[in-house]
Amino acid sequence: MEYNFKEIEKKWQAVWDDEKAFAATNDYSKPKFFGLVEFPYPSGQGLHVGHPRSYTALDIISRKKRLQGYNVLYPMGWDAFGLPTENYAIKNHIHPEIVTEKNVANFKRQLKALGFSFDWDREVNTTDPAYYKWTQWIFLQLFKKGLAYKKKMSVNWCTSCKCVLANEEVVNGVCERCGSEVIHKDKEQWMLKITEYAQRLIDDLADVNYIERVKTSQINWIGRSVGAEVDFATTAGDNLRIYTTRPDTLFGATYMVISPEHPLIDKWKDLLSNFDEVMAYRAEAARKSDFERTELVKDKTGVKLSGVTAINPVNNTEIPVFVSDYVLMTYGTGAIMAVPAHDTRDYDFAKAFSLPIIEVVAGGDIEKEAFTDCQTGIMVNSGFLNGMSVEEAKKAIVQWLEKEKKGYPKVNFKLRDWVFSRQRYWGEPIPMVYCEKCGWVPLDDSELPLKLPEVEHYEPTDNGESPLATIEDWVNTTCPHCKGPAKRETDTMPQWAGSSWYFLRYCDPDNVNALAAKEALNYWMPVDWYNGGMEHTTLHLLYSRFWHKFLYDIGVVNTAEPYSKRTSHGMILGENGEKMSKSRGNVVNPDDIINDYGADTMRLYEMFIGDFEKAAPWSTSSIRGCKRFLDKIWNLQEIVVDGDYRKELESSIYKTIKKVGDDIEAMKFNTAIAAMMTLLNEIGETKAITRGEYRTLLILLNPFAPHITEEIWQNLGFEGRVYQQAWPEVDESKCKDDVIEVIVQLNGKLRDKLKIAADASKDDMLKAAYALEKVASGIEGKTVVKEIVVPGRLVNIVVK
RNA sequence: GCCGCUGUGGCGGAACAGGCAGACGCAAGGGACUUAAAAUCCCUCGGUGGCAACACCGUACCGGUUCGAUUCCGGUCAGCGGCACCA
Repeated sequence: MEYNFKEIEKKWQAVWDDEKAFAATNDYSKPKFFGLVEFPYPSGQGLHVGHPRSYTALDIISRKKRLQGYNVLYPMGWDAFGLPTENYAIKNHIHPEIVTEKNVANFKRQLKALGFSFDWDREVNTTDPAYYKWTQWIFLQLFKKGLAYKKKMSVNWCTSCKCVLANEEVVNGVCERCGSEVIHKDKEQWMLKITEYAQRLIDDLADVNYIERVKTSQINWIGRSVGAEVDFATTAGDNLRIYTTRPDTLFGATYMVISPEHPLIDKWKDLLSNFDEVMAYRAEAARKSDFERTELVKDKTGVKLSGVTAINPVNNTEIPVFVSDYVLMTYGTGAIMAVPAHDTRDYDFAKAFSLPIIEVVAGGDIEKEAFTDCQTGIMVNSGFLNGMSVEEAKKAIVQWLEKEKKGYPKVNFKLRDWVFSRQRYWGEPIPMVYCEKCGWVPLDDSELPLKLPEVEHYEPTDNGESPLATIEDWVNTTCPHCKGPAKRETDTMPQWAGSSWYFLRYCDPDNVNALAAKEALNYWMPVDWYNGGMEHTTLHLLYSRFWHKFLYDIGVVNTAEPYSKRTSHGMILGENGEKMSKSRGNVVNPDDIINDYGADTMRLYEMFIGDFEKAAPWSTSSIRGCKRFLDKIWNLQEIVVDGDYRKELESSIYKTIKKVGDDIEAMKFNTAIAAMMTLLNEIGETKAITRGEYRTLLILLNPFAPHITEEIWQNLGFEGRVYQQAWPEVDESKCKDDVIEVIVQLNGKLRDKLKIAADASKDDMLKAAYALEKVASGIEGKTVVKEIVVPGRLVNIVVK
């Protein structure tokens, strides 16, 4: 009998579809398991070998949970709005909807060919109006709660995509997607107040089981800092408010710096004798792209304001005010007090402009460089703070500031509000209408979904308007409020919108009255285990946590966090150890692997390739090892005999059951497979396998290689299907061997081993050790100083 | 600059509440079967020395704790990833 994987895999995929083998049931009395993988963007290139790494891992976990009696929801869908599809549509004059349909069909074919146990009855698609109706609905709720607002602001503008980007989408000053230059542009944009949730997004990480690096990345990204805002009086009469994390160093503030965009500059126009120079500097700063601005980090530039000076509140010293682009308008108050003695940037600036440098924390050498490592130390040159520790000084100065009404404690975040508008066609229309009389008015819920209009051209316009802006009979509408003439919002939502809540839709995908029924959400949420890429840590993962918290606040969902566990897989690299890419020519196509080796081998190899959390290079020759393993499993059919576990194999089998089960939970798939290989080798040595042993082996292997195990199961005439069986129980008492091997050391070095009863006493072990010839010769003529005996493990004799 | 992670055979990788370093697999070499090849099966496979039993060295580098360190601690070097003028 030949292992014909092509035939077998096709056969069982059809059987599973037919039997709806992996459909989650709505029996809410059973224990549930919600396993989730990031739904893919259905690109024209099809599946990448990286996708199945994550999908196989959670498929294994989901299949095991089913065998353990859980009601499992393991769904799949399509995050199908987005630029590549739109660009392809523009280039080839095909409607993006048709492109999407084609790509989805291809992806689905590939996923089915890998035998994943997705519940295809719950498939979702973000571009389906029945789905994006609820994306729009959530937006309207955000608007109604004041968390969506329109604001004219400087935004990141990709010169090639002709589209606004969120801060998160700008990488090293260029567009994350196309690599083109990103410049600043003033535009009216819809914004979402994610900043309102900043503190909770940090705090609630304590309640979820995410891998540590995801937590730290999110915490760093949100960037909480504790300090104070302080008002400096100015000769212009206005207070200049600054933010600092080091109010204790106030006596060391020898000048101030405000951002080029700071509004006080315009207010002070008539007071500034060098206003023109300041404006020229502002224009220069605006012209610079983010890339240039960060490239020029070393050289500090700036202009001193002539005509206005500030007064340091602690000592009434008059200090100059500068404009410099090293101070950002978007953080704090857009103004700082400069303490050059204890800040590298201020130090550089002070040196460049020959400004005084006053040490206020003792310990450094400010002649040479800024002393920044000053969280501890003693205050000097600081009036009433002198002699205090930094910690005491922080408290004392804030108390003083509050008493004098010149400042107060303040917490700041690096996190910015989320720029939510895109000037593109292929996204969810924002369901808002602008009325001259009523302002921005939300559509009524009954008008959802607001569908994308059919258009001839999807090209973005050069003036930065969305393609939708040119469709007059769509744009012109009536105001839902006053029924007067009004215009629709023509921007669409970013790709992150649809993916911010998709897991909720899986709970009840066909609901027309709500994004999902309350009972379904209460039962299935939170997601028990979510696996995905590290690249989504500060984008999708943070955005979806924010939306979920909002939905929690308005009573839609009953958990404050969407995911109780988050893990992450390493990338699969090309055979040469570099990232797979078309330009490097090292891309592996899953279709080829399935064709040459079969889906079971492909799945097994992707799990065996290495530590799941780490990147690993692809190796075509190593796949053969996994294929050989399955061949051997198959060939066991020729030596099968009646019977249950044989005595000599019993403990190995129980140990393997335990190891495979534990390793799956710990995502140590590589060692789980190794354990099964070891057991197979052991069985192989006996030239026979009993039906009882085979049965267990097939169940253990089934989550990894579902097709071949079902086929053998059927061939052997076992009842039902493997997927309907129960995961084998571990009999702990039978995992133990009666006789164990103990290592014997002299001075910590291995000298010999001995076989002894597992429950031998320390004395027995020691006696047995001394009886060894190598021990006897090793201690001859020496004194025994110490004897260390670890029961069940080792004997170590220390001699001098 | 800051934060995080990683350094183990020819390769992917095991092992670490401190206790046999190199499980499992790949590649390589030798042998069996075969007219031959593929497939399969058996053996060898970190280094040095030795005919051998065996000995010594070996988990990036230097040091420490310990009877014993790949594992813990301190320092150095290298690589990867993220953030980056955030006051």
